[in-house]
Amino acid sequence: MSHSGYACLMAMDRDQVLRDAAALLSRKSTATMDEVARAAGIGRATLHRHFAGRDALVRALEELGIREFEVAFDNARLDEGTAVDGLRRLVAEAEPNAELLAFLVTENQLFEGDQVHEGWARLDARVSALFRRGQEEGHIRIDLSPAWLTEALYGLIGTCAWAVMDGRVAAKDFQYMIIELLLGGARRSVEK
Amino acid sequence: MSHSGYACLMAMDRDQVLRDAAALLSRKSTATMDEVARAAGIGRATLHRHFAGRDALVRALEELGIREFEVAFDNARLDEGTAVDGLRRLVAEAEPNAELLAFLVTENQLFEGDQVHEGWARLDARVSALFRRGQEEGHIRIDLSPAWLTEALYGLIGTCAWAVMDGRVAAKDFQYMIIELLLGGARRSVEK
DNA sequence: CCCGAATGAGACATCTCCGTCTCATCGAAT
DNA sequence: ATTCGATGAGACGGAGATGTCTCATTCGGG
Repeated sequence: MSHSGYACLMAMDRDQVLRDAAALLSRKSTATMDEVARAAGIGRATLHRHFAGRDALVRALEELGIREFEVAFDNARLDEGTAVDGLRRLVAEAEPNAELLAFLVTENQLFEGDQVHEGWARLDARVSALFRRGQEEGHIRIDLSPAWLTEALYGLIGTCAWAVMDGRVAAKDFQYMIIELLLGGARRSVEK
Repeated sequence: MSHSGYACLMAMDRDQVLRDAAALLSRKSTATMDEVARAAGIGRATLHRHFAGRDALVRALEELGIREFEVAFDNARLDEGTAVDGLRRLVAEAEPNAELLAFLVTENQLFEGDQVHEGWARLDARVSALFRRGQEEGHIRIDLSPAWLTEALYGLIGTCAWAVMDGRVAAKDFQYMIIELLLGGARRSVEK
């Protein structure tokens, strides 16, 4: 039977369509379904066969994003080593889905009547816990709240993803630019 | 004659409408013209009397944003003192228009056929020059490109504006959170 | 007190986009 | 070569947003 092989191929295509859609929608949120389809290299009809409508597409983007980032978090093994090491691994794992994250962060439709999406809240909690652990270990400043550091991490990942898309930052520097700025800051060490 | 006084009042109303529109559109870019009008506390007809259409509204947002930030840059006196001091003043001056900046950064319609808006490019150049000067003075790390630092500054301002809107960060901490993270980073100094 | 400008609310036609449909074509498995 | 499923292109009606209009009301100046 060719069922399983087919389903897998479809799933990969589906995810790739979603990634292309995220890359476009994160920069032009008013893009037409036709534009989304073109950006993904498929026809509008095929796009509609995969996702019932625009709402369903956004829902699917949310679900894929949350799923991918939960996997990324697991792969980053945030509990091993120091929080700083975990953060480095997290950024590395997040890189392939950075455009997806950029879309999710800017698209506030994750909120359904002032209520945050459950999976998103779970991710927030994990990142916050990571920063809090870093503070308790003495490696992270305590005058910057975990909530802010979490938002800043998301923001910097999205910003850097856009900068790479626009050619302002080299793709190979993605992790370095984010981690070095987030951890070390722009100021040059005085004692140097 | 009541002409001049009237024009001034209108201009203030107009700018306030634009600010409200930016705050809404930066979080819900698909918002209806009616929603924009409600968010600004005016009727849809009045909104249309000020701005011919949605495109005109976005154009006006661009122009206001660029104008406000050029004023902010002037007020920040970027040439006086060290680049770091100039950066501090810049963030302080930018705070009142942070939501506007958040809209402009995420809304990529500043690009008209792969060509960046002229005024925006000018602002970019000023920020980049500021960071470059900081590097030459020895106060800013040279392994982080001015282009990336510029984007990161915009990104952090927008992110922090959203965090304040969502109640994740206290409004009074706005400048501190941005400046401290951007300059010093999250890592706690080792020699402490 | 009166007058004029600006506003808000609503009606209306128009237009764009959406969702669904059909049909011809393509590719892969048999 | 044949068949079956998926795809792309295009047509179609419908829904929602847009842009324009009118009209009653309000507000401020004369």
